[in-house]
Amino acid sequence: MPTVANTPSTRDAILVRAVDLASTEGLEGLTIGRLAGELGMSKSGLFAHFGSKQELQLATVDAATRRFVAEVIEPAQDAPEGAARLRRYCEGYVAHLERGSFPGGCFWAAAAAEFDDRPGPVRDAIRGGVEAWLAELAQQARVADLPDPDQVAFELWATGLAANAYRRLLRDDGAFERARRAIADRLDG
Amino acid sequence: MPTVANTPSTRDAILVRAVDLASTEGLEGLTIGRLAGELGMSKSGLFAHFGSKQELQLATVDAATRRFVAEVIEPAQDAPEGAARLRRYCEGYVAHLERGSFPGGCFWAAAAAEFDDRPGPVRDAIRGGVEAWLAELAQQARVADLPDPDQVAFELWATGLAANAYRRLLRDDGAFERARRAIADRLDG
DNA sequence: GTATGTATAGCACGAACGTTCGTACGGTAC
DNA sequence: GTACCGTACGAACGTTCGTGCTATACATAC
Repeated sequence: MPTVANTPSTRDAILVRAVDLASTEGLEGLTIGRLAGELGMSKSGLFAHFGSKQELQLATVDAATRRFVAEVIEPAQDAPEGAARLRRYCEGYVAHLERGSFPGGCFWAAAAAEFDDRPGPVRDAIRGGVEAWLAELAQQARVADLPDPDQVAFELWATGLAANAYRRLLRDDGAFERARRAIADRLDG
Repeated sequence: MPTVANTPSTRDAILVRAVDLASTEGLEGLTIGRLAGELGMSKSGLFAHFGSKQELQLATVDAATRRFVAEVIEPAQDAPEGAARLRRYCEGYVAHLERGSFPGGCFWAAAAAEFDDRPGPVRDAIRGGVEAWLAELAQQARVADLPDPDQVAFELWATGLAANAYRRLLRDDGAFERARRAIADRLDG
């Protein structure tokens, strides 16, 4: 066996659909039967790829992480560390909301609200992803010599949560402009 | 018929428990069987009070509104309109998170994330509650002569969402102090 | 050509879901 | 006294859930 690459095909296709579904319906509303139906396969066939619902949820969180990294984190890596990269992170985050990279808006906001009171591996995975994002924001704020980098990360994430909520619940597209202004005020003012 | 008061008893007791449950498990995770079990009554007996799950959810949102008004809105009414009342709203909101008025944290943050992509009367009710809160924040900002009152409301709500998420998902009690600082920066700075 | 292994499907299960039904008790109206 | 209404119960409905077990299709290896 070459062992070079992992399975290229079905499992990845399942996870693409699973992330989309979970971002709108939630990780619990993501049911195996529905996922299988939308992909034109049987429940048991899909189930065999993961072995349990929890494993499917964990794989979905993992796939969402990879998508978020590809859409928000990586494009900012060519900016120099510090203020410039922090700005790129913020703009990349708002832009990924605006273009609908996840059909249900911010995957992390939805997953966090759903699992914040349900202890277990899924919650731990979500928490890990959010903490990594916050740590990265704080790290760039630190390099940029901003006072209290953790407070900066808190307020930037707050802005993201509100932008997502305005867009999803209130259907207010002005949310993105409001978010950009709040970010600019925080980083420039 | 006296028509003075409405039913005093069972229905209200159901809704107290329903709001608590929904704030942790979500409005969908709030199941009739579980609610009945926790209250020591039968599913059908409880069901008869509402007629459908959706009516139970709507009544729960309504009860949560009343609790929020009693815990956050009303205590601020003796402050003069404008900057003073706005500050009281913010402090009241953070304090109600801190003291755990809803066992699952901010009811609206949880409900908004859960229903923001599910059209229907429940979503409309949640949206109405959030919009009323935002409108009240903006109104006090307007009386206080703050520039762009809607932007102020956006940023204050953002702070509340982040405080709730830090506390619930990250289990970080420092969230409240961070929120107070963000609010002070926004209203004083 | 046969064996092995992986991916998928078929089928059935126990549990939980929202909902409906028939019934029974306690008041209030007439 | 009799009819009615609100409230509550237990049982069952059909559906969907996650999860097993077994079988089939189809590669690749020997």
